[in-house]
Amino acid sequence: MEEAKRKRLEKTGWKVGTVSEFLDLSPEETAVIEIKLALSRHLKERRQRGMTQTELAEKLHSSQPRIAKAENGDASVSIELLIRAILATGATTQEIGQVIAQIG
Amino acid sequence: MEEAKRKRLEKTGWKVGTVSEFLDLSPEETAVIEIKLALSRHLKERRQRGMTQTELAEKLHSSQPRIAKAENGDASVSIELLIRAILATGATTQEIGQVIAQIG
DNA sequence: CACAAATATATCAGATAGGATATATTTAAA
DNA sequence: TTTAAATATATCCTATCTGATATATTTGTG
Repeated sequence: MEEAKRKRLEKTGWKVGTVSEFLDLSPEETAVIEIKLALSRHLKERRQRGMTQTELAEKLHSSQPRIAKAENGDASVSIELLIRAILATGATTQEIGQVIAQIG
Repeated sequence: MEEAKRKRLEKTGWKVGTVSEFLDLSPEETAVIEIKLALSRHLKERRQRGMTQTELAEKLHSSQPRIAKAENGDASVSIELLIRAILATGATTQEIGQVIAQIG
């Protein structure tokens, strides 16, 4: 794993610690992180095409800081919030499924 | 919506109340519920082919009652736990994406 | 540069999801 | 039908996720 990727994960709160600790993550744990990051990226892409973080937050009855965290792959954001946010940008369930299916 | 489906949702803790209240759910809220139920069904199918709820709970470092709730679409179970459980049965990320993409 | 809009970071209290445990119910096999 | 295994339900207490708020930083435009 590249140093840059590790730093990115650490910064967003993922408990990866060192590279060797990271390698100890089970495939399942890794997959969950990958799903979150893929949804996070997709959210940012979609949202940027049509609205500000504040506007999306209002649609979602959430807050701008939480959208920022969602888009930056912060570990405190649940998969459910990511999905609700993506849906609020107008995406379909099918599209979300594809985002997850295309990982790896 | 069929009566049977509403009763099923109510029993599992979804705040659907009456049919008209249910119809007030936004498409996004409905989509999230559909995703959870689809994952829930998929988990049960996969798990039943290879292990008991107790065995899966141990793999996941969870508990048998929580697996039961996950398989029965209980509202207290997060999408993340459903996904971790499905992965623990040996499913791939691709398969999970397909389950979601095939909804509706 | 200056200013405004957008985004990011920090903190917090309340809400929700978590595992653990005890126990009830269902299922299946003898 | 008896018995054991599997699954479901109920409670409890803790950990995690949440929106809200305040504020810092970045981005873009004049």
